[in-house]
Amino acid sequence: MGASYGQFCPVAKAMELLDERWTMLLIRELIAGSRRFNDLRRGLPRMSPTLLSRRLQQLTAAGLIERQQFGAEVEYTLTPAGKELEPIVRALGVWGTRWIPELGDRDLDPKLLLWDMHREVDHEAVPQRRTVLQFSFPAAPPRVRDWWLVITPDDVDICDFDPGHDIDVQVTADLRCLTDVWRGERTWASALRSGELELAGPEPLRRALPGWFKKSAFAAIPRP
Amino acid sequence: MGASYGQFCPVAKAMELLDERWTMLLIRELIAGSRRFNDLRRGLPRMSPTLLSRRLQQLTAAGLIERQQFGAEVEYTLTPAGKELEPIVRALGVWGTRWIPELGDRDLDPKLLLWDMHREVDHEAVPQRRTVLQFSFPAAPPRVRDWWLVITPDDVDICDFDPGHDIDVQVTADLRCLTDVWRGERTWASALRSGELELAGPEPLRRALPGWFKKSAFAAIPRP
DNA sequence: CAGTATCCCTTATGATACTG
DNA sequence: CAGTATCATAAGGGATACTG
Repeated sequence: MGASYGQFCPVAKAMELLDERWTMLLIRELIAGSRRFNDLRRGLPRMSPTLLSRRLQQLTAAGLIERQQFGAEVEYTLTPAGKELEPIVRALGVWGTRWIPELGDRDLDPKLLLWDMHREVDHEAVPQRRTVLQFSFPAAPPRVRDWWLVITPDDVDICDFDPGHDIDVQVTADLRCLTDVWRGERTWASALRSGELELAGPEPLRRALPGWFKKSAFAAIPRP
Repeated sequence: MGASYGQFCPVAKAMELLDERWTMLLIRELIAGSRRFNDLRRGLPRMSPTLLSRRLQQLTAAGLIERQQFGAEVEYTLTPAGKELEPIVRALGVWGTRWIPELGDRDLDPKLLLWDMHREVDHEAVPQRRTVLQFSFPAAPPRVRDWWLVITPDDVDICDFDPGHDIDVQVTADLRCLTDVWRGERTWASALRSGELELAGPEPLRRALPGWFKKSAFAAIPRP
């Protein structure tokens, strides 16, 4: 828990709990559906495990998070109090989309982008078999240049190594461009037209690919 | 501006700006209508002037606040971007009211309570002449024990010294009790019944006094 | 009134390595 | 997988005094 403000105002009492670094993003991850320690880490890659652990304990003590242990497995979920933060986190996302559209180079992260995208695969839209996508960011450092999504009817795996399957569509993109598409700042179509994003593979699959991901909720937000 | 999260997520971008200590409370004060440096200080008494100054500069640079100078007077107001935080601050207040109802002794502050109350005087309801209220918190330290509100048809002054006028109603209260009434945790009636709050003065004025303040928006919030 | 200038200092955080 | 342990650093913030 952060330092007290010494105020009876409910906004102050709320912020004592919520305005510490990483806290809202941790709640965002739980809202997005991550429940396991290491999944949370994947969504918060720059947060140290020590700090993640501490935040989880703080928020558990504060009654926003519940920790459940099933044998060796541990799951964190939001309590009713925590769930009531969802509209606030969403509103913060809308506000950020509207008023902080510019991203610095440091904000771009292939690992995080793929992690985000893999959560939003639309299993209704994807072919009812194994589909393998390769993503390449030619300008990125070698370590994070190539990624694979292996989509099966009820799962999605991310790999940073070639899983060895045949590739259905290869996506070659500028990282900023694909991130902007993902955030709804621009469309797949405009990215393709500009040449900053290229798809390789059978034409029907190339056409279908943008539909394999659920529409980002942020795409529909009117910009000021 | 706080440290970067290195994430393209709009929630992260928003929180880089908003999750620093005091920032949301400063925005709350601006929403509440304070525009002058020293008025902001009154609403944020534990914030050092240096830090307040820095936050104002940060938020001005970020485009949430506009600074206007009129001769020697300086006014801070919210820009459209800042105003769009109002529903979020409000939602945080609702959330805090619902899930963090308990106040520590450190959260109670007569100065802040009076400052808050003076902003919510309902000039429609108050007698159309000068009305003087005295507030006494017998258990409080001498320095903050006695307060006066001097209400005129279009102004309210707070004094921590006897302004010398005749007193219309004297309010003697336990600080926590009056704070709870103010936050909507309990009613004036129950506070009076319990004896933790007493009114002295002509009966019609004593009956009318609770109506002289606008209903706290938090009173209507359903508790979980 | 509307801020600056200092100075101290703790403590929050980052980085890394390690464990059951 | 789910965390702890350790350490060093930066810097964010508190307190107080002062200024145009």
